[in-house]
Amino acid sequence: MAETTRRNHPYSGVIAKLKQAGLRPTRQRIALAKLLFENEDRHVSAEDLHEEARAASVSVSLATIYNTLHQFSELGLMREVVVEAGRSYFDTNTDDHHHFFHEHSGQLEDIPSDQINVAEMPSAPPGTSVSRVDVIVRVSGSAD
Amino acid sequence: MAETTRRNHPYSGVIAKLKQAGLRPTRQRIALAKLLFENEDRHVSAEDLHEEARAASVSVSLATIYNTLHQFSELGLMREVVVEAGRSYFDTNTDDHHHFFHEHSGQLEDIPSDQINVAEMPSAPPGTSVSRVDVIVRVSGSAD
DNA sequence: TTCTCATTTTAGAATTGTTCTAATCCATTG
DNA sequence: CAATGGATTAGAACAATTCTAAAATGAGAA
Repeated sequence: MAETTRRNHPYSGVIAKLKQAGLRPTRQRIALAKLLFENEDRHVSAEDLHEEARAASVSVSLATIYNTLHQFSELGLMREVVVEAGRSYFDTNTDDHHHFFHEHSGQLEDIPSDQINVAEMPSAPPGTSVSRVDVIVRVSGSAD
Repeated sequence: MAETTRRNHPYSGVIAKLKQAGLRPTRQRIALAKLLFENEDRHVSAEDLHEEARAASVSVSLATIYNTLHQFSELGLMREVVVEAGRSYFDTNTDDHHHFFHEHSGQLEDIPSDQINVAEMPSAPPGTSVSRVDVIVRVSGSAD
């Protein structure tokens, strides 16, 4: 009653995905990749993912969650978003897009790239090159 | 030899500024406001300011630094900028502007508002209103 | 001035999110 | 299947920030 559900995903793309990224497809990475990539795009904190894993009876240490999230981000499988001091979110959507940040709930929401447009980009300071542009539109509930 | 230097600033604008903001002009707040507002615009972390205060022989606890920085930000005297998980910067420049973030050094640099332009802002999600838009241009040193 | 009281400040403990460490585990290769 | 180097782990360590309860102080009243 615990092993039978495993058989469904014959060999989901995640293993291939991990291999392509140059990561050894370990039990933990496979499980996390499934949680992250076989559902809708979303924004998770390390704690969120840890909890999701527990809920799915996948035993993974928090250290591994952090390692994995960082590896996935460095390899371009996902993207780290910083909105609040003291908490990182990881976004499974790697398309070019920006975010709404709901100040009261702490939630992040994607802004599709065609709904926002940064014009007149300044040139990067001498000796540097732009690695990314983040736009965060902070919104507060009208009832605040 | 410790009290004589006090006499210089006859009654700098900071006291008025504090009163206008509805804050009692205490010794600590006056000292911090002077450090923050009587110099060029800049970006400080709580630790930075704590250190600056010590260097100026102003004794202020770290808790007060945090209280003050948050109060000043809430009252619009300065602005909190979050770029890295785990560290907050406070910007004494409250004009409408955005930032370069130097990934290698952790330094923030202002982008004057006329050098960048966010066009086609999306409308805020129902029931919310935009409280601020932050644009962070992350740059890395070319020698990385 | 002195008294009073709400506001501030404070030291240090506590919390939070994240990283480190050293031991153990396991995926891959031969 | 054994060897080996990368991966995972529990728990300690860490850094930034917040909390707590007590002591200090500013502002107004008397």
